[in-house]
Amino acid sequence: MANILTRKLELFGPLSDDDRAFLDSLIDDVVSVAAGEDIICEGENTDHVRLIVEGMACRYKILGDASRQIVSFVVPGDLCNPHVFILKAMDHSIGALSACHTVNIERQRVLEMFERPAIARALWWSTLVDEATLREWVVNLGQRDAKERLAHLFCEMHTRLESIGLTENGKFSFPVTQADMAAALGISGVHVNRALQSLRAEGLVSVGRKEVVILDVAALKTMSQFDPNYLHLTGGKQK
Amino acid sequence: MANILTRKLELFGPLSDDDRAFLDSLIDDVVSVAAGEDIICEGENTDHVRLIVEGMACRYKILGDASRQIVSFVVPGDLCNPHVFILKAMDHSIGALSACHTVNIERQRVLEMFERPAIARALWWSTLVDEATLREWVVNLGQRDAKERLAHLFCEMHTRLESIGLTENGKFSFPVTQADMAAALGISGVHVNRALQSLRAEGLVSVGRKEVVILDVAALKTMSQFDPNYLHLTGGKQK
DNA sequence: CGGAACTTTGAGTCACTTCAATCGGTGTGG
DNA sequence: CCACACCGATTGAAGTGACTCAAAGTTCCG
Repeated sequence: MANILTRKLELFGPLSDDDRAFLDSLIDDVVSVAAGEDIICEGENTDHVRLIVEGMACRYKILGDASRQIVSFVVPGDLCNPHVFILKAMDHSIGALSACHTVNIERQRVLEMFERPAIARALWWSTLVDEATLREWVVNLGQRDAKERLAHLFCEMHTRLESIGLTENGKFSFPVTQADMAAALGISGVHVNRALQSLRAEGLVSVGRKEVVILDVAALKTMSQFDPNYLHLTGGKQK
Repeated sequence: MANILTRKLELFGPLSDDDRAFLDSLIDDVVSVAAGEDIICEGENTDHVRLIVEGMACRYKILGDASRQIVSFVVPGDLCNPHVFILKAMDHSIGALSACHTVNIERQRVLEMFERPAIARALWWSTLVDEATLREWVVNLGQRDAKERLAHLFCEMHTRLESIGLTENGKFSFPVTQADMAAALGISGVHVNRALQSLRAEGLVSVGRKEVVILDVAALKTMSQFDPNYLHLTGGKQK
């Protein structure tokens, strides 16, 4: 099986053996990050790009006082800061939700990635999908109530993880506390708890400590008006 | 004065005279769009990139029933669909809020843009700023109350428009109805009205039919915790 | 001048919030 | 191996920001 970065980039389109070998060569020294640690902090400016190989992280911003908004979840195959050579500083932080394995890709190697047209296009695609996902999050926060937001989030995570082979019969790892979900969905922790109970009572999901099982995918998609188009997965190699 | 596209791209970094002349050459046949018309529809797949030269538009998504979420505002100098050669179809629509002047840039010319390193980098920057702006919108919808959301939106629009020379003493054109603001901020139209009155009563803004005047920039930024870092404007030529 | 679109106002309701306490699981040190 | 400590999940109750419905007032435009 190809490495996780290759798997992700091939969602956009097939890569040559040479490109695949090149991507394999990028993943050599793995750095572990403990759950709860920050992988990159707002304001930071590093000289390398960080790839998540295993585990889950989140991008978040802290407001003056204490409130925190998670703006996206980062899963294996995602680059934390592909823009590092364009922008001067991170405008948000990235924190590990579970123990994560990461890889640092040095500046020179990143430039080599962009010199390979198929890889460069896949990276463009990846950035555009991230942007489209943020648009969908704005819709989620702006138009849906608490239960629908949760349902939509579960649908999104399931679809994303499924595309890279990290689900099994509707089940996927989701090491996210209710407080984290609250920070992602813009609602209070207490309310997340109640919305979750309601989804469980309807037999739609089973949410355990660090994993989620979607019991009725179709119903969950319907109730949250989930339309996977924004993930733009149809262009490349599908499962 | 340079054309609007050049002015925007030079926010990232200076361009050569040759690049500037090239960008000038792109703006030849202007297409007008009336207020209320769609410039691009969800699902569409065009063969050219559309640039806004004058007027204001918005990106939005419609949910099943009738609810609508505006996910960003498009101002002069912005490209509607820079990703047209990567993604198969638009995942959102773009509607004109006022009468707009637009320019179509043919596929070949777009490819030429990307062959010019300084322009290509500026386009990359522009995409990344759009993404960062979406993150900030998620924060806005997730963490701030109605009044703060409005204040933050005004600060953002002022800063963006100021960077391309479209403000004057805190005043800028904003042809957006209260119903539109509601669709952008995820609150009801009635509530926008009341929040607006509150901001006016505090002497922070003066909101007219099609324009906004910020009376106390500092106070508005403070109350909405507006931090312009996410717009990444400090890298290039500032006013 | 008339109508359409937008803004403003009032009143009643509800989704979600905050505060606060309890329960449960998990890891750690004695 | 047990007991404590901690973190996260759950529950209850009271408060409120924002919603809906509905009507009236205003501005714009043909």
